[in-house]
Amino acid sequence: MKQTIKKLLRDYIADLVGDVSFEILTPPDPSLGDYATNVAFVIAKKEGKKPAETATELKDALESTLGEMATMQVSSNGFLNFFLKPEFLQKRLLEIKSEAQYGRGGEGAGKKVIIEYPSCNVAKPMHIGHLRSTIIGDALANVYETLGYDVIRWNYFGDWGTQFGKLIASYKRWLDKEAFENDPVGEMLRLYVKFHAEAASNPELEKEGQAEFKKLEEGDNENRKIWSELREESLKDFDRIFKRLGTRAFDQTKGESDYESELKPIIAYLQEKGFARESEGALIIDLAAHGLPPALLRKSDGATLYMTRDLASLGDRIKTYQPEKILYVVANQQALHFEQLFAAARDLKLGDAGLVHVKFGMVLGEDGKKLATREGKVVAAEEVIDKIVALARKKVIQKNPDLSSDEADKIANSVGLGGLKYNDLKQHPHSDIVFDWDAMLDLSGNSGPYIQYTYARLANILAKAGAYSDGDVSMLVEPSERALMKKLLDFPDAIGESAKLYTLNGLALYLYELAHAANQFYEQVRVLEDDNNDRKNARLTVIATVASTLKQGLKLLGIEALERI
RNA sequence: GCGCCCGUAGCUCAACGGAUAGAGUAGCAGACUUCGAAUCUGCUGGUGGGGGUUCGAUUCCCUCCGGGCGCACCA
Repeated sequence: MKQTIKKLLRDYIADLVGDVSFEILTPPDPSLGDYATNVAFVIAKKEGKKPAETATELKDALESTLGEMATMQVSSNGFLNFFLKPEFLQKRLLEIKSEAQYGRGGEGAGKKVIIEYPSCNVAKPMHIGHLRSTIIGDALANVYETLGYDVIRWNYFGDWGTQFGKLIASYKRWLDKEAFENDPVGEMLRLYVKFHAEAASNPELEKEGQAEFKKLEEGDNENRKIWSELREESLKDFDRIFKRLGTRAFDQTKGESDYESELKPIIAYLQEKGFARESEGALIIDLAAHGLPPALLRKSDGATLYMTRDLASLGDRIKTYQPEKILYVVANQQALHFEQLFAAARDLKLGDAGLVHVKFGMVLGEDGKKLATREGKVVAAEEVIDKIVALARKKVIQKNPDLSSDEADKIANSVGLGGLKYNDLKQHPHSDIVFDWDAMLDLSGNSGPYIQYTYARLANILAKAGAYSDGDVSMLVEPSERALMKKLLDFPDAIGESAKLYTLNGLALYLYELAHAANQFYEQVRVLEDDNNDRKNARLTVIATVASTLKQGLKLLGIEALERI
């Protein structure tokens, strides 16, 4: 809604005064129950007039374009307020209702977006950082999809590099077969930790690891077999966790090793074309022109690196899909790597896909320090899921003692994951977050379960109401219902902003505010026992619209909306 | 030393350069014989310091202070 008015204003003003820089403001009017938009502009300054004066001129000029949509008023400090007309409100509300139910589309039609997340590493458990990446990536993919983009959810995992030599070395030395069969991922972690503990006092181990990786690269049968066994077990485990999280399936799954065979030709090509050169025994792409340190393609011992494989993968993605954008949902920590990758891609003219590092802050321990794998301090993704679902189950049973065990499980899962995902998505991703069980497990207030609960309440009214026909919402005059309708109109904007900024916190906040407005309405207005049938139908229409908007919005965040929680 | 991210209420976080800086939580005080109290209502409380640009700065620029991350053979 805001966007519609903004666009009309932009076009109109550009037409009126030419290409002038101006600002349009859009906070809602707090004092009135109708939708309002405010305008202030540089025109006033440019022409040496007072804002109130130019705002009045603008108001008169806009009458013919916007008059049927809204009435306008100029406030004393020069802000132009729009009050939607009831007929327009009715029309727009029904549009939102159908959009919420059937999804949107259009702006992304025919465009492809590749979204990479969560970049797990084989042989290491999925940790809380991967959880953030998965939750953000999945939601972002949903948002782009709803805007009509052809989204490719890309699972790209680390399954190559020296660390696999180290792992193979410890596998050969210390593997506990029985433990591996029972809990392969746990045993891999034990081997990983043990290797680093032992290597601290025994430098020979490092060399052994490097040698084992070299054998792996050269195709040694035994190492190849161990490697693929570890890889397979890890991938199975990742899939199991993705299923538990209820995120959508990936469209493409590739490991770094998939690009191994392409690396030599690529390196040869880059050297031949003069993009890469030798330096201190290593092969680099010089990025000094971009003000960046060089990107390393090959170590002095001949082994390739993360950068080499990412470059190969990027080439593959662009060649295969010709995407409009490629989003990498990866932690802040790797900002420099992506700056280098993107700079190199520009130099190599790999294509004009918009490359975006969708970065998010680290998850810090309660001491404010990084959670590090080597010290075993990492919080496993699954531990978080277990804990929050268990907590949700306690709460569910407490609220609904008559539920069957299966129903309680189902609801606990939905509410627990809802709490977990929402808690992450409601925050602006850039800042580091301190890992805090209490905050993560809080299921009331501005939380996922709050919105789920609101949905269930509204669904309950609709179920009790039975069949009804869409009413005329322009007859509704209670402040709480006006506010609720006004809020509904912002749903498309919230989705659009989310895609534009690559953040979900605006959408999450919007849903909370919509749910809050719905709860206020719920507490103040009785719907079902109304003698006035027209009014009852109108209210049911609003409720149905809010319910489907909440459901659709939660779905975008990867959260399930149940009729009963 | 250089680069990136961050600093807002006791705590966790919001605010395309806009109106009186908003929420949650914690604390206090209220509302269930009525569509689900996982709810609603009220009170208390804030932009790290200093400059600059602007009609207007939490937002942009400079500087200082504080925290995190990264900076050539890890990913």
